Amino acid sequence: MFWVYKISQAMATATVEDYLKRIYLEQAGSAGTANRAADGDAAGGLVAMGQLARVVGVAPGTATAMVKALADSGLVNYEPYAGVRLTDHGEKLALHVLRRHRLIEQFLVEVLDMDWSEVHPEAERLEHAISDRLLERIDAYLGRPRTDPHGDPIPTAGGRVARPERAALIDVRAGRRLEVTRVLDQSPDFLRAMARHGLRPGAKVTVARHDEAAGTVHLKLSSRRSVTLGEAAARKILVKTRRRSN
Amino acid sequence: MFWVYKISQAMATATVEDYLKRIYLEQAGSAGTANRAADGDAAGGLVAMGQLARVVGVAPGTATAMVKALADSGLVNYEPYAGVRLTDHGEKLALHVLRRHRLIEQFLVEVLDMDWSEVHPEAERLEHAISDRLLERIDAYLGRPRTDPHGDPIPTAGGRVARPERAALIDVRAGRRLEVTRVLDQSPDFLRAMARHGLRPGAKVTVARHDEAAGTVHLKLSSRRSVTLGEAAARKILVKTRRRSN
DNA sequence: AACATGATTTTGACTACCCAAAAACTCAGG
DNA sequence: CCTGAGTTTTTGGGTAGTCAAAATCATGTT
Ligand SMILES: [Mn+2]
Ligand SMILES: [Mn+2]
Ligand SMILES: [Mn+2]
Ligand SMILES: [Mn+2]
Repeated sequence: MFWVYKISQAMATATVEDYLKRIYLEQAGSAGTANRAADGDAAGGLVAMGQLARVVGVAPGTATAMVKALADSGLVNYEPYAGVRLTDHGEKLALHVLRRHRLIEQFLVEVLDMDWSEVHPEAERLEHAISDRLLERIDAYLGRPRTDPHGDPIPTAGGRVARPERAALIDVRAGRRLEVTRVLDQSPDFLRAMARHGLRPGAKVTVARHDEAAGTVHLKLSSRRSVTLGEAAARKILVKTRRRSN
Repeated sequence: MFWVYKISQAMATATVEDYLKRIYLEQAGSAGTANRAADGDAAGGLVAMGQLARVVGVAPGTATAMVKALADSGLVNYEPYAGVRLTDHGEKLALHVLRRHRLIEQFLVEVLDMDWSEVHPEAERLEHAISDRLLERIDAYLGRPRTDPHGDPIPTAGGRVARPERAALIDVRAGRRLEVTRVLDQSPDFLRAMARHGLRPGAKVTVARHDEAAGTVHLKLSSRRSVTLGEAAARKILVKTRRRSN
């Protein structure tokens, strides 16, 4: 006989919750950017094992074993040599973890005055330790916020997520009046750098020029400040166009 | 060769933290009540393995294995067939866990409006997930409180604990003007019952009569309410005598 | 001194992860 | 159709806990 990893009933462990959340984010992430139709194979939303192992931070074989166990408990569909996809049940659980993560981040920034660059690792642990009752108290205290400090949408208790599907700063024509809605990179250095330039959700900004030769995007902030971003950074700042007048 | 459970370097796991905290509480608890000198043997502060297994909630053999590992890492002194005692290093760690536990409880009650009967299990998980930075923010937000919702003293960041050493309600002479300082039973039912009677830390109370034949203690609250407690309950409510005047 | 009782320790086995490296598979190019 | 590079899976082994039950130990009687 060979070894079979088994997930017992009821309560998911922190590890299982993290795997599900990661699968969800990779699934959603690949749908968000410009592939999906551009993808060669028929792998609609399938997350490759190598990719999953990388984002979870484990060796490939570890991810394979875990995904088999998740499949046995009906949380994912697993196609060997192809990838994983969440089942409805798995997605529901993933969204619940994501809700906890983002509400915690928002609470830490809004109430406890922590910096948006440092709350992610904290929430990564707290999301597994907090009860539904406490989560509800936090949600109520914050007044049912829709987004976290990075502009990421907070799933509802019922498991719905707003899909803002905004444009990235790099895709926007010059001159448009914009508002930053979301920042896609959680790394502390990047977040601190953006905050230093005033580029947080809510910031009013206009693309002055996109210099494709130099690979830079020049911005004008509402504070009259000028900021120049590289294309990689400009791809990580999502914006919406602002209504004229107000 | 036989199996040796090993605690690796640096960060203690949640399990290790709970064992240390439990050993500390059993050690301190037995010193607090009326034994110590009344104890037959020379086991000054030694916690028996059976007792430890019971309070941690594991089988006796499990506790033995863990305690050996704790001893190997210098967190406890272990005398086979006699018991365990924390080393200075182990006590420091235990007090840090206890500090996290109690600050979290206080925060949940004061800020998030949870009931004092439900915060204990929540803190039992959160105490292992929270960073020192976040703990400091919580402490600051609360204004450096000295006690948690149950009146238990919060150890300082430096590892000092106030040892109030108050009298229990059952030991107090009738007529004295008293203030409830601490409630020693964390069970939700007990806490809810006491709260219903108005018996929380800060409550002003007087012993009207201690009926030893009936095994009851009759109280008068400052709200003029009369409450009758059994001796077991009266042993769990700690009080201090109030200064005359104010 | 010999027992009986209860507490403690040992043994053997299990769950839930994890990694390194070998084996197997896929797929694009030739 | 074959090959080789890159992925993925399998295999073998390790850590951190845990339990049930057998073996051992300490102690207070007779
Ligand atoms: Mn996590
Ligand atoms: Mn976030
Ligand atoms: Mn705990
Ligand atoms: Mn408490």
